[in-house]
Amino acid sequence: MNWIFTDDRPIYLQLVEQINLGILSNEFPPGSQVPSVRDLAMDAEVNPNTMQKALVKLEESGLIHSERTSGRFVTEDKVMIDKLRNDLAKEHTRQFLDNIKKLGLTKIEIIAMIENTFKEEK
Amino acid sequence: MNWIFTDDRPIYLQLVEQINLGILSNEFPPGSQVPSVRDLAMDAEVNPNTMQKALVKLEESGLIHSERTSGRFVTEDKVMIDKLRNDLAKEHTRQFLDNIKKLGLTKIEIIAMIENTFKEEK
DNA sequence: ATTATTGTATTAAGCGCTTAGTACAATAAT
DNA sequence: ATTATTGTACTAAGCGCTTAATACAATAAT
Repeated sequence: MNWIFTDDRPIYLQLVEQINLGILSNEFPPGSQVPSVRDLAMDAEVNPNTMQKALVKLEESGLIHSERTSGRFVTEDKVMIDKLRNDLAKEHTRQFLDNIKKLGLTKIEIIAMIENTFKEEK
Repeated sequence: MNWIFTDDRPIYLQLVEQINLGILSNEFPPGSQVPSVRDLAMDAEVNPNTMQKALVKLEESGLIHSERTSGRFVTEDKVMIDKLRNDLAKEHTRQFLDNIKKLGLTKIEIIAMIENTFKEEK
């Protein structure tokens, strides 16, 4: 996994987001076992306590669950995963439009800017 | 000004962003005087020290400057403001596309989602 | 001249996040 | 049976953010 952190927000929240994204993008497939707290912590170069906190937090969503001593697993409920993926996409879209409309851009300008950005990133 | 804060990031950084946005959206017009540190702090319901920290930070961009005892003022350089507005719009667009592409959405799906969100927000 | 207002600086306390270190219980692996 | 691995729990220290409470210097307003 490609961990990226900024220092303006708690690490554990960024961990939650990135693992969440990892599941929704099928990097952690439905039903698969997630690496152990210690392994994930090593991989992310983060204290095990911080990773533990993130994983517990992530369980609130129901995307993962822990089996007391055999490990942690991604849910097999693909419908749920699809729903959460769609929810997140909508949320990002809403946020984006809110932000950019405050800058005074019109719908046409927004679409144009997206087209341009697509070209640049190719 | 309509201040909104979340508790997952330093207040002073959120202040910087929102005042920055206030200038780029002409809520604080070029050349105009910004309210005093104390008034802004009261308005935002924040400690004066926190607001002071945000304003000093914001001066790095050159959008505002302080006149030792008469107050703080927005730059009159409209070209600069336009440039920063465009930069910010681009940055938001890039971030948005990065995030949403990780969820596996295609360009067509992204455009469709934007169209839908536009409809919903009307 | 006096007063009010401006930006600025300083110190102290409280709190949450992060890391470090250690420990325990339950199960899997041997 | 023994060992390794799993999630979990706890305490302590360091650090940054926030608030509180003052204080000072320079200028505007009176």
